[in-house]
Amino acid sequence: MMDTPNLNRKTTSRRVTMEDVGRLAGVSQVTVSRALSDPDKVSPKTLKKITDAIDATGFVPNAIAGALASKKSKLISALVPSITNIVYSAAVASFSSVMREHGYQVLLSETGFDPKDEEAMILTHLSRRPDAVLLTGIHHTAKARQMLLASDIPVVEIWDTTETPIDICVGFSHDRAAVKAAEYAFENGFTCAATLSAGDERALRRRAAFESRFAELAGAAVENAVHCERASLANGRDGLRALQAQSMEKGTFVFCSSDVLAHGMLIEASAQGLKVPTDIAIMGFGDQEFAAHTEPALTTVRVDRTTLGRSAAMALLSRFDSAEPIASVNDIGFEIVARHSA
Amino acid sequence: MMDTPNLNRKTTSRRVTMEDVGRLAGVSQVTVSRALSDPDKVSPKTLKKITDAIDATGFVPNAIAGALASKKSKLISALVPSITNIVYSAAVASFSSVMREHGYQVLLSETGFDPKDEEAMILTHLSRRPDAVLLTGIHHTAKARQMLLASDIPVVEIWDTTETPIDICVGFSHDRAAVKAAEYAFENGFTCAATLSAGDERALRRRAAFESRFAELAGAAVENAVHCERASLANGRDGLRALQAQSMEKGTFVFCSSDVLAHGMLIEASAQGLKVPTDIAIMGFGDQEFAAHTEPALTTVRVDRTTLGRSAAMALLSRFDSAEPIASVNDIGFEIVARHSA
DNA sequence: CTGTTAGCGCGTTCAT
DNA sequence: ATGAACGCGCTAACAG
Repeated sequence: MMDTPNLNRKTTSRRVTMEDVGRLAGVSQVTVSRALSDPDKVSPKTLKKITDAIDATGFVPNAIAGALASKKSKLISALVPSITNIVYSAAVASFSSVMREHGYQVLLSETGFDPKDEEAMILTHLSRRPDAVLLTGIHHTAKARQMLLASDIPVVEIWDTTETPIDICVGFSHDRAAVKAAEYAFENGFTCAATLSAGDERALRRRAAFESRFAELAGAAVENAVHCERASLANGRDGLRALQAQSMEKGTFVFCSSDVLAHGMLIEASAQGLKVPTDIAIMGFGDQEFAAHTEPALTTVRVDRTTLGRSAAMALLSRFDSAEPIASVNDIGFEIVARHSA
Repeated sequence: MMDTPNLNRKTTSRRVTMEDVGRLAGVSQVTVSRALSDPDKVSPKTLKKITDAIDATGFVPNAIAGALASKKSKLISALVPSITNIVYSAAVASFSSVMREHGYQVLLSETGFDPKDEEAMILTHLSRRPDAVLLTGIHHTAKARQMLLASDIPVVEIWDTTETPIDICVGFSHDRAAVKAAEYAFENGFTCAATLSAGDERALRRRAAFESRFAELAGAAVENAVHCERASLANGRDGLRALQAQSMEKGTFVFCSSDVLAHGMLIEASAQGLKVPTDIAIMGFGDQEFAAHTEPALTTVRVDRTTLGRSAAMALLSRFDSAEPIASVNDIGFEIVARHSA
C-alpha cells in the first residue's frame, strides 16, 4: 500500500549551515561554532539564541567540513580479519565503546586474512584521514607499513606482541600460549599429541610452537596434524576424521587452534562414541562462552578480549594527549583453563 | 630492544596534496584530480607523469576534502544493536561486502537496544554526512525519524517489515514466523507451551505472537513464560529452571527467542537428565551454525542473514542510481527447520 | 585535453 | 564576548 512515506524528499532545500543558524540567531557563523565547541566562551544570552536557532532549524553540524578545517577527523579506522568472528568483534566492541566515550567513531572493515587485501584497505582508510589506525596482527606488507609510517598517525596492532611494532602493540605471545598448552599436555601424562589448525597466520604459529615444545618434552615429533581454511564446527568434525585417517593413536592430545574447532571435534567424538578425554583429549583456544558448557567442558586458553580492546583504546588515548613515549608493547597475557576435555 | 620504529614521526612535513603532485608532474591540480577520477579524460603521457609523481610522493587522496566538495561521502552509516551478536554481524558483513564492491565504506556503531541511544547515535552519524543510513528494526524515536527524513538520504531498516518504513525496509515478519512456530508445535501434538525470551523488542513481539496463536489453537492460554535481558547460554540454563519453578508440565513445548537461549536450555535439560523432546521440547530461532550440531539437533526458524544484508545493499544501490521508486518493502521470508529437539 | 575560477562548511587566527 | 578574513584540499562548472 505504498503510502509514500518519503514526502519531503526531492525538495531542493540546501542543508542548514552554521551560517543559517547564525543569521537566525543574529550572530555570525564563528559564534555558532564557538557555542558548539566551547559554550563558555559565549554569553548566556547569545548561547540561548543560538541553541533555539539550532532547534528551530534542525541544524546538524557538518563533521566533514569540521574535519577539513581542523585536520582532526575524530575517526579511528579499524581493520580486522572478520567481524563475524566473536573473537575479533568482542575486542572491537570494547575498543569502540571506550573510543566513543572520548568522542571518536570507529570505521571498521574486514580484511580477510590476506595482507595484500589489508594493504589495499589501509589506503582506502587513510584517505579518510583517521586520527589513528587499529590493525590486527603484526604481519603487514612493506608498503602497508610505509604508508602507515608516512601517515604520521598513531597505529595500534592488536592480538599479538612484538619488539618492533609499527607504533604500539597490545596482545599476548602466541608462542608462549602454545608452549604452555604443550606443557599442560605433557604434565598431564600425554605422550602423543596432534594438532588441528585454521589457516590464519597466528593459528599456524601457535600450532608450530605447540608441536615443537611438545616434541621437545615427549622426545618424539608430533606426527598428526591437520589444518583447515577457517574455524567452523563442520571443519572441527572433519578434522577429527582427517586425523583418524592418519592413524592417530588412542589417547592422543589434540590441540585445536580455536574453541569452535575443538567443539566440532568434541561433537564428532561423541557421535563416534569416543570417550573424552580418555580415548581422545581435546583442547581449544579462546575460551568462548560455550566452552564451559560443552560435554565434557572444554579445556582451553583464555584470552580476555574485552581487556584487549580496552587496552588498545587506552594506549591510543594516552598517545593522543601526550606525544611523550608510552608503553609501546603491551602484553595482556593469557591463562590456561583446565576443564574436563583434556 | 626498541629500535625506534617511528623515526619519521614528528617531522613537520605537510601531507602531500594534489597540488604537490601536480607541481612535480608539471600539470595543474585539477588535472591530477581528473587523472584519479576519470583517467580517460587525460592524455596517456600526462597520466603517466602523474602516476609517477603519485608514486614518488606517496600521495594519498584526501577523501574528506573530496566529500566536502562533491557532497558525496561514499560513507554508509550502519546502526546495529550489537556487533558481537552473530545474527547482526553476519548481516552487516554481507551488506558491507556488497557496498564496498561499489566504492562505499560502512561506518558501524552499536546502539544497544534503546531507541534513545540510537537517536543520539543517528545524530552523530548524520554529522558525517553519510550517503545512506542502515538501521536495525522499525522502532525509532520520533525525533530520529524526523532527523532522518530531514537529512534527505536513503534509509534502510533491516530485520523487520512494515508498510510504513522511513524509506526502505528489508526483513521478514516476526509475527508470521512466530505464528508458524506455534502452528508447528500444535500440529506436532503439543498441548502445552511456554516461552523463553530475551528482552529486545523483536523477541518480545515473537513471543507474544507465539503465545497468542498457540492459545488460539490449543484453546488454553500459554501459562509459562520467562524472559531475560539478553541471549546467552547461562540465561538459557537459568530459563529452564525458572520455567520449572513455575511448575511447567511435562511434555511442554518451549519456544525460545534465539538459538543461543535454546542451546542453553538444551544443556540444562541434559544436565538434569531430561529427555528432549519427550520430557521437554525446545525450539530456537535463527538457525545458527551450531543448531544442526546440538544433541538433539535443534528445531528452529531459519533466517538468511547473508541474503538480508545483500538485499539491503542492493536496495540502496538501486536507489542511488535511480530516484525512481523501487520496492520499498522487501520480505526475505523465513523457514521452519524441523530437527529433533521439538 | 587542460587550466581558471569558485565554492563546499567549517575552524583558526587575529582584530575589536 | 564577538566578528572578519582566510584556508583546509578537493570537485564542479566553465573556458579555451
